[in-house]
Amino acid sequence: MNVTLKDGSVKEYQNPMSVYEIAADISEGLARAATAGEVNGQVTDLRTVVDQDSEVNILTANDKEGLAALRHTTSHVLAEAVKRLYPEAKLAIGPSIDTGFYYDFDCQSFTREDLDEIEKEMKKIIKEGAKIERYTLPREEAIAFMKEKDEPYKVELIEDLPEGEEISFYSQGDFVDLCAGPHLMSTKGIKAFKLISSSGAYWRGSEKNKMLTRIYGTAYAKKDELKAHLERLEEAKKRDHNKLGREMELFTTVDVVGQGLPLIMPKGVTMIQTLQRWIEDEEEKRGYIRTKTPLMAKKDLYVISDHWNHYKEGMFVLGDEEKDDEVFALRPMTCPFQYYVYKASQHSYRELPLRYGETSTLFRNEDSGEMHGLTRVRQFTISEGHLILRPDQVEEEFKGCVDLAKYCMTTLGLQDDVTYRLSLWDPNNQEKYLGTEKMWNEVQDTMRRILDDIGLDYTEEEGEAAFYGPKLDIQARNVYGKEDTMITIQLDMFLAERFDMTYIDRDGEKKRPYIIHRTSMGCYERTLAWLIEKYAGLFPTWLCPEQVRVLPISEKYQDYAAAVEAKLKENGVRCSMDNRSEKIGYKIREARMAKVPYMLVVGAKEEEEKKVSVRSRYLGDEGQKSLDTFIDDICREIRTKEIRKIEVENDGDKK
RNA sequence: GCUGGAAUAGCUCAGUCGGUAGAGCACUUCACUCGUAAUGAAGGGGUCGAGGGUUCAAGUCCCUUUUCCAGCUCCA
Repeated sequence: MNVTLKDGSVKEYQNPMSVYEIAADISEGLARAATAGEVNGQVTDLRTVVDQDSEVNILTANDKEGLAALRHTTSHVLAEAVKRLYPEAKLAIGPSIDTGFYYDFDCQSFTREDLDEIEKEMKKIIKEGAKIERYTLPREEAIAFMKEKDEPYKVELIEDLPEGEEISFYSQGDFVDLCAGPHLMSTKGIKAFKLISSSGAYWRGSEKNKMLTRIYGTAYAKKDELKAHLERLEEAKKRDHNKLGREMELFTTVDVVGQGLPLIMPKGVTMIQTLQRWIEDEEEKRGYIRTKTPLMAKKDLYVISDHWNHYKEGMFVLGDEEKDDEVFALRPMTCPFQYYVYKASQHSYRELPLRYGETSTLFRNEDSGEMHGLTRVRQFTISEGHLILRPDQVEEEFKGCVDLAKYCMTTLGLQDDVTYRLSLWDPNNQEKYLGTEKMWNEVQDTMRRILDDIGLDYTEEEGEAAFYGPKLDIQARNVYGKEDTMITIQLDMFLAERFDMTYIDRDGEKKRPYIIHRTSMGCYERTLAWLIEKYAGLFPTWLCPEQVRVLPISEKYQDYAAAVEAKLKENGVRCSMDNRSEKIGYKIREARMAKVPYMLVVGAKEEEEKKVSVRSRYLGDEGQKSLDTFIDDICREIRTKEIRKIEVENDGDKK
């Protein structure tokens, strides 16, 4: 048989060969590094036997799937170590994930010290270097085997596999685990791993099931790769908006105010207000008109919108349905309010599209434990809007919404950090949604067509739609890799009917409009969090709460410094003056730690020549400039929302 | 909501066996009037998250609770 390798070369073998044997035939080094194989495009185990003409690729930890195999094997070593130290622990599942691997156990919880002990045991197992062997059992024997080993979770897993399937197992020494593979040839192949943390996780991801103990870890081919990964984690923590945002006095929380209710502090407000003014102006340019509607309404409104049925748990309800005549709820969305603005007058087809915008504060009663910094809160303010359309306008207006969202992200420098997700309904769970299967298929196809037409690169996900329609979600990841929706654009085909919204068409008949729910930039809290992490607090100048700090060399030059400050403020620049009787080095240090982009040092020379010495976080010392030139430059930078490249080291903690 | 961890000065943290609370930074005052990342000195600041309990005595031990953190689940 002929084996075609990845580089195109062809090897001829007389007898069937395992992937590992082929690797060994190519070179001893490759066999040592091999973690998995790829036969005719399928990822396989190293033990998989090739017995006919095939394309074979040997995977190592440098390949995504190869690294996954290495990590998966590490998770088995973890399981063996836990079984050795805690024989009563029951095994659940232990896959590899993007950042490493985990394994779930039914047992006590672990402290960091326990993890360190487990790590030691794992090192012992790796040193023992047991050969990993694969074998299969028929389903019934597999179940009997796991019952005998008293592993109820494994039994459940096998019982869920289809009848008649061969069940594969991997053993290393005395340890055996149910597993589809692939795995390394020996535990010796694990060179660099670390247990990261331990936490709870529900069996099979359902809160109805028992909570198990999960251990997270990671593994790499080389020690320095592991080290680099751990350092990246540390670096990411420094950018964490929940830490940095508090340090920078952008927001805070107070226990007596409550969970998910951050207090935005003056610097944070400056940033949010800057964003808000920009967005509102931009929307106006794009033909939006603005509403301002109540933050709460009677229950009756939510009954019409069907939120009372579908979303009551997520709302703050004021009053008791049993006792009170009137029950109110804080609004979790703006839709019905803007619909009634529309309904307040009769509309001709000529008026459409109508684009309603509102800077809207919403309240959502998230479960305790869900709240996180500024990204998951119970009250937030969103650049909300609804477009009321004739059917023939849907496509163009939807594209307009995508264009606005893209413009917002590009201006903020975030356009390359997002992914697009088409969120579809779950056809197996239809009672969660309004409308019929036919309607859903229709509107989902419309969205697909529009997205394909724009040439947007997107993924599809079932079960992520709103109850009233599919969504285009623009997703971003935080510093820990966790994904959140930043922007959403939704096509709604049901609520217009529920609210009996109409327009008078050309033929004089009342017609049903289409509605797009959308946000241009998402909610301000989440965007602020995203900006903090993206820029590690070093925001583009136009967004900085403090854009310039004037630093007089000594109190003698206070008057000139004050004049400089006043002139900057006159020109709309956010600035302050540090006139404390401290050395210039001290003031510079503080200004840099406060992440102020421009420092203007003024002393005798500057006062005499009406100049300023510019020190920026972009270039460091930029030399002397006339005050007018500096003002021209910075005003241009602010006006154009320039994202200036930082070319000097900016380490706020430099000792 | 679930599992686990944490909470001490504005911030970062120390506080041993249960014996009446400590540092650095920050803040205030004074001196210095300074040229690009920390001048010196003095001072003020704490119901040890909250509530209960054990004890002669609780920051420390126990219970309840709130908030924060990690993860799970959820996210219209």
